[in-house]
Amino acid sequence: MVAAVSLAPRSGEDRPYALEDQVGYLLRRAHQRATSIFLERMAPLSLTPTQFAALVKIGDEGMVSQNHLGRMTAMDPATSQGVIRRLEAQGLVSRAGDPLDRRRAQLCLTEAGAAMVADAKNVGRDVTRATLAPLDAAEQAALIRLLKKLG
Amino acid sequence: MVAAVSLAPRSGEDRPYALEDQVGYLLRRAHQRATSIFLERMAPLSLTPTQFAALVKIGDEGMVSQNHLGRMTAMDPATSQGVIRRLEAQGLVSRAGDPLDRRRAQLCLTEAGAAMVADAKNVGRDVTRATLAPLDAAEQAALIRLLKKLG
DNA sequence: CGGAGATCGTTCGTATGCTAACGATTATTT
DNA sequence: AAATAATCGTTAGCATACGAACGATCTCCG
Repeated sequence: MVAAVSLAPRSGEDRPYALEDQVGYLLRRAHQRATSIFLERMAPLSLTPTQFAALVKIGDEGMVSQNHLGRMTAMDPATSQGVIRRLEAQGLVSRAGDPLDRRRAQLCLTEAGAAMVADAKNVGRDVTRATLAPLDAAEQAALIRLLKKLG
Repeated sequence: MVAAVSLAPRSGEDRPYALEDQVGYLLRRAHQRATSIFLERMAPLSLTPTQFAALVKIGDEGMVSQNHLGRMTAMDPATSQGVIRRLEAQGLVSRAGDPLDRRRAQLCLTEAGAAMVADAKNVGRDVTRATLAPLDAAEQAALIRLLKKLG
């Protein structure tokens, strides 16, 4: 009955744990790399990934409330607040109170903001290309699919 | 000669740009989700992903300098400093000056730190399982492989 | 109508994550 | 040996990211 010991996992056990093989760790590193590439290529426009995401979505919607924008770009209200405040300070986004709901702030692009997004999207395509460069076409498609399925 | 217009991409063009399909955006969301699951399950131990990574690596090495640890866990020196300082404040890590190189700080686990890591690794396995839950076994393996290949 | 509950945006506190600069020390090169 | 380089850890500043709490407003339900 010696074999049973190594077959049944025990609770306080210390099996080998490889940090480098854990999804969380790999996602953290992949995200760091993607962010680094983004900031490098977007440097001429001085846009961060979240600022870019917000600009694109505001451009798509034309007119959005702050929290709604946050939901569409995966930012909680506290984070949205800071991002929008900085975009506003740069004159890329303007806000107006919603007369129908005095809690809401309606956001839209300024002219400078609209011009910026057009350029930024082209840089964005380049960023995606550079980020995915280590993978071949099939692998790129597979990664995108798996990340989407991950939720 | 009408077709040429839609075949050759122009420079200032505004082709449709789907934020939700970009790797960077998907990686940001996947990382957010992984972090959320980690913090939720690791709550009893009050460990963040980076603190956990540092503890695991210090445990593996026995004795490491701060910058070297940072390189092994994908943290720059400024980030390492904060992480280690907090682990030290919690009594999980101790530091001693290296007599052979007076710039270096030698880090190692305290008894409490070693006990914590053993427990945390088991929670870590659970976190990985929960994070990968939306994918079947083949997809899980594929994702890990692609993330590693991404660099 | 009127109160309970939800939603909006804000603020505070904490934790990554990075750049840039810094003094201190060690390594290299001349 | 002396000057130069590189490395170590620290600090300050900025930008996500989240929980928690808050006043203001709106919605819904009795």
